[in-house]
Amino acid sequence: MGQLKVLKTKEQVTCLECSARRYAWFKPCSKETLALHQERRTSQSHLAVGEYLFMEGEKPRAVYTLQDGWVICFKSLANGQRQILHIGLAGDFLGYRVNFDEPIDYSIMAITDCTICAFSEQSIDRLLQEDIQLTKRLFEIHSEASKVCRTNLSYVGQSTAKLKVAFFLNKMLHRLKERGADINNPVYFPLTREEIADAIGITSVHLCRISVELRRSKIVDCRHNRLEILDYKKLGTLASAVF
Amino acid sequence: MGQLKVLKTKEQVTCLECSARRYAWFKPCSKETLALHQERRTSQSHLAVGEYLFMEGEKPRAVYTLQDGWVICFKSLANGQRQILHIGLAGDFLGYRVNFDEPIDYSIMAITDCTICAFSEQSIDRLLQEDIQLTKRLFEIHSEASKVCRTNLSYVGQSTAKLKVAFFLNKMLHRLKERGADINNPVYFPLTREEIADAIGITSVHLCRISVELRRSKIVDCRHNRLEILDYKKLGTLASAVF
DNA sequence: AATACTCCTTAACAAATGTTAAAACTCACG
DNA sequence: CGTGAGTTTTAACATTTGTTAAGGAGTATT
Repeated sequence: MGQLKVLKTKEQVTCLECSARRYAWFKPCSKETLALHQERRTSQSHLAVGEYLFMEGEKPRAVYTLQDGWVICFKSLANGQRQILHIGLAGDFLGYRVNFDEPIDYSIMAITDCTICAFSEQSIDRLLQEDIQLTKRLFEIHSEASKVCRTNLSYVGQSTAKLKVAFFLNKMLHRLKERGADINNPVYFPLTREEIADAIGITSVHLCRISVELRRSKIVDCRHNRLEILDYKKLGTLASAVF
Repeated sequence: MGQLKVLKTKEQVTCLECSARRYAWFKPCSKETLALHQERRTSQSHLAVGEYLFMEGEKPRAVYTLQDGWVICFKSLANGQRQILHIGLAGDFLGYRVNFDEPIDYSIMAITDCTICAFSEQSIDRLLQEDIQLTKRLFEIHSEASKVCRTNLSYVGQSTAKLKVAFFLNKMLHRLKERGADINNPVYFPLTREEIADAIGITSVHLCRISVELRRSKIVDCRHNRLEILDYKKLGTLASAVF
């Protein structure tokens, strides 16, 4: 777990034909912008499980689109704990910040094999100058991410372990559904107990207790890289006890 | 607690002469921008303790600068809890979002009497068109706020009550220091146990235990609207056990 | 099918945090 | 300077969550 970043170039796919386009951040972009975007693309590469896209404190001079795979964005604390801030799914825009001279405040690691497109600092700057709509779109993405972070802070700070799990899984399910997953059947779900626990601020052992409870009460079954809803309504009720 | 918003107009002060300018978000703005900013200002008003600037779910058609006083920004949960997201101090930029058509996802309430400047949606839009630097500045502010939110999520999710308190108070002290407070003496600190507890995700009774402990071990003394550091170094050590 | 590896589960116990209620304290106001 | 409202503290107890360690189940590899 946790090698240095290794980006190997892969066969190229156009942005227009990108498998992630229909749910990606650049979905609303015009064909013209898309063409520009593609022209500016620095590389399209591969990241294996456990490899880092970048680490907290680095100054990656690029931003990324996750074309395929799962990543975790997380902060490491001085006490050895980590807080997972975001589960990156296909189509997510990763690593953007206003000031590239400042070190980034979180790390990104692949938890499955990933295909990632990179855009250099310069190419993004030019892109933004050429398309004012894109600036707005970027601001929107940033704004949406802030909102999600506020929501996460709220439920992590103010609810019980059981509600945290329900809310987290429910949110993940909706994100997967948006990406075309069939929620009525078991879906691929490569998060371990450890990772879910670190995302919601409990220990993996305690998460395990709750997972078993949720399974036994026939609400969700989540283990071994798969997630299955057993009672969509009950899960929703639990999740909406938070918001 | 918690009346409807009441904005009463007050004697006007120019942005250039604003008491909050030296630590406000618009500090780095040029005189020209400042003049524009001031020209666009919709109103300068007063908010009494317990009054709301806006409530979650509303669509306030303005953004605000807190000239003087303290506010809390918070989300209310379905289970009756609230998560305080941010303690607003003089100079803070409040309520900004990209899309004014969407309801806002948190509330702002005054916890002391406040003086607040409002800028209408239209005036902000025009301002941004007229000064591209301001757009960048706004993006920076937004970006900084996201970063703070990530930090908050991390320590709320991953540390013990004692470390949370130390980290929170330490952070507040630094913010007050930036605003000219003399940290070597007791400073005005109008947060109640309830409010601090809701900011760091513990109960007020438990917070009380820890406050007493921190006072007895001569680290900080925080109660009755005042905050006094007893041992700056020890507080720093505790706080840096988090990051 | 045996092996090794990782991940998940269980259990017993410890520690941290929440709950409730009452008492003590502080401060503003009359 | 006494009163009362709001805030802080204390205490006893309940509950949730963390810790440690061991065993079980799943998965990939031989």
